[in-house]
Amino acid sequence: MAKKSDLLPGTLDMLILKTLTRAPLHGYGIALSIKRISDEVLQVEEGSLYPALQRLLLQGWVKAEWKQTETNRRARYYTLTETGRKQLGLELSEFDRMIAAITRVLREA
Amino acid sequence: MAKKSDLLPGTLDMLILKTLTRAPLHGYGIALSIKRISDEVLQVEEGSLYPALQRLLLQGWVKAEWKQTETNRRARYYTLTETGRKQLGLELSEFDRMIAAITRVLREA
DNA sequence: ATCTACCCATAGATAATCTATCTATCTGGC
DNA sequence: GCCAGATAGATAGATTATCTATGGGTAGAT
Repeated sequence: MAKKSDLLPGTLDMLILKTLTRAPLHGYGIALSIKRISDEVLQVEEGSLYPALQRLLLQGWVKAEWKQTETNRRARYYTLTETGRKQLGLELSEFDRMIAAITRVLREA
Repeated sequence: MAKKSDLLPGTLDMLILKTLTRAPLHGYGIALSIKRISDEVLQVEEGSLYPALQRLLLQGWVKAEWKQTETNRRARYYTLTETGRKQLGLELSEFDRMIAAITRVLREA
């Protein structure tokens, strides 16, 4: 059974970093944002999201801060760091390179 | 360490199936073809290639036949089956869908 | 003879994602 | 008052895919 994943593997960290360029967000908000902007195509499961955020924290690409949300809940807000921004740039250009290469193979009749 | 893979995970099977739409090829030839057409960007390691070919055989998406190469070696030639062709169609449209969705997220300033 | 390119394949490590599960609070409908 | 559903966080375990490393072997050129 062709098991379709909700994401293209290897792209989640990039998507999260990109999402955080607009504004700091908590995890749940990041998932909602990606889902909404992708027209519901990209579904970030919690079991993918939170481990990914831990990775990004460990790498120092984001930092986290506990705050109150507008709806008065406690939540952990993630902010892109300067090295995170650099990393995003690297990942974006590598992604472009890959997609261009894959497209060449797929177009070659 | 941002460990860059030689492939975008989740795309190898599709690349192999696509490569076989042109003509039956042996494993080594598939790897060379993908590498060449992608301008050396996509490097299919043997440890990725042969397990992938086993998967495709198991699924019935390709079939294999031992033959002699033009250079007089024995090699296993893989041919795309009819269900393999259908599968490729599915994977291509799913890939397009994913890329379009990711692009929306990455473009959203 | 030995080196390089050609060819197949598996084992084990690594990484990323998913499913499933758990905790907890807030809001709205009944 | 109570319950469902949305909001919010996190981890364990299974699954899958890739890479690294290794093994086997042949053909042709030097």
